[in-house]
Formats: sequence, structure tokens, C-alpha cells
Amino acid sequence: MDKELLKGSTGILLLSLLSEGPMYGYQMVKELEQRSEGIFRFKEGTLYPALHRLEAEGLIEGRWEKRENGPDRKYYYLTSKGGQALAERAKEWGVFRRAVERVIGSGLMLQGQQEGV
Amino acid sequence: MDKELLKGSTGILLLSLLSEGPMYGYQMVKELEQRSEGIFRFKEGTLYPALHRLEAEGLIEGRWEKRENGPDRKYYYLTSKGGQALAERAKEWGVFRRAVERVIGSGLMLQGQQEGV
DNA sequence: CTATATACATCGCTAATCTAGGTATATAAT
DNA sequence: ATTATATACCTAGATTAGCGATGTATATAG
Repeated sequence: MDKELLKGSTGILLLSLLSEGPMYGYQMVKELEQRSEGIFRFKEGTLYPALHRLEAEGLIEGRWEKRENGPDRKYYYLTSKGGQALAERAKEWGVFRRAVERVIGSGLMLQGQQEGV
Repeated sequence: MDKELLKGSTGILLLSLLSEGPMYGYQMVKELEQRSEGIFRFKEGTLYPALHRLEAEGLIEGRWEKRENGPDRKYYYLTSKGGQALAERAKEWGVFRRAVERVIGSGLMLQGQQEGV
């Protein structure tokens, strides 16, 4: 996966997962990898700072869960503000996606007819 | 337009335009704005460095055109290497787009049923 | 002569990602 | 016992992309 395309979409991906219910970080990485069929492989250096940013913005909230049989987990919950932000970002994503495809759509039809320099 | 989503997609947008024929920078800004119905408004501090990067990678090539009635223009041409890169990126875009929508798609159906914290 | 549009460019700032490293618990293998 | 692997969190430093600001220059409109 081209890492560049990922930039700017981590927020909506994480918020989307949490809109279905609370999850902890490590679980989110696995979920994203599974759902995207291996396309998204979040690094820890990307994930945790991203979660902290979202929490600082008040879009999610983290709560530690103590465990006996393994390392403690920090479960994140979507706040109501986060739910609103998700709705906005989902709308923006649609706008962005359509804009990209209007631009690259026409160009792609020329594939094979194009002469390089 | 959310500037974050733009990151990583400037390359494919510029290459797409040039796949239809040579263009100069200023023209590309206007073209993108028009085609995206105002969504993409490339700043000069974004565009010119991006073009220089693509040229440094050998994906495009710039040639100055002298003019009598106005400032000179630097026309960019897609190289054959650039054509290949565009094909790859277009494929990647499709993969990426589908992956994002598999993730956010399910969450969006829950809109309105979700309780904030 | 001033403002606007065209047309190129760079500098410094900010923000997001990655690499690499760290801590800690539990289990499986040697 | 010790080593490896998986789980589970974290951060520091480097890199990179986009943006605001600014600069240069030409042509036209008021």
C-alpha cells in the first residue's frame, strides 16, 4: 500500500471502527488489516499518536481495562462529538473521492494511446 | 477541502492531467479547480514543489516556452516512465478507495443508532 | 500609476508518518 | 532456565508534504 494515500484518512478509519463499539489500539490494527484485506497495516508509530490526537480533540475517549491474563488494554470510545466528526468526514471523503475520479477518470481512458517523451 | 486528504494524491492528479497532453503549471491549477468543481485549489507552494519532485523522479519533463505577449511558460510533458507510474498509481487508488469504503461503509450504516459517551 | 491577472519560484512552519527503540505480560519452544 | 513470539502500550527523531508568505516579472484595465 502506498503510504502517501493513507495520510489524512487515518482519522476517518479509526472513527469508523469506533462507531461500531469500543476497541483497543492493537485490536484496531488487526481489524483494519482484516477488513481491508491486508491493504492497511498501521504502524504503532502511526496508530498511537493518531489515537492521542483524536482524544485531545475530544472525538474519542480512552479507558484502561485491567487484565489478569495479559497486558492491560486501553479501550477507546467514540464521543458524541466524535460521531459528528465522523459524519462530516464521511461526507468529505465522498466529495474528495468524486473529485479525484473526475480528474483521473478521463485520463485513464487514454491509457495505451499515450506517447511518452 | 480537507487538506489532509490531499496528501499523497497530488502526484496522480498531476500525472493524470499530463496524460492528456502537455500543460504548464498555472494552467494545471485552473484545470484541477474546474474539473473538481472547486474542490481542488492547489496553492503555488504545493504545486511547484510537486512538479519539481515529479521531474526529479523522471516522471515528467519541463520545457520553457518563450512568449512575446506575457510571461514565459514552462510546459510539462509526461515521460514514458511517468505513464507507467500513472498506471500503477491509478491501480493503487482503486485498491485504496475500495479498502477505505469497506471500512467506513459498515460504520456509516450505523449512523443515528450510535450513542456518544 | 495602481490594481489585477498571469506565471514562475523559494523559505520557513506545521503536521503526519515511519523507523527504531523502549517497557511489560503471557505462552511456547529449546 | 532461556529464548522466541505474541500481545499491548508508548515515545523520540527523521523525513516529507502542504501551506502561508513573499519575491520576481510581464501584460492589461482603470
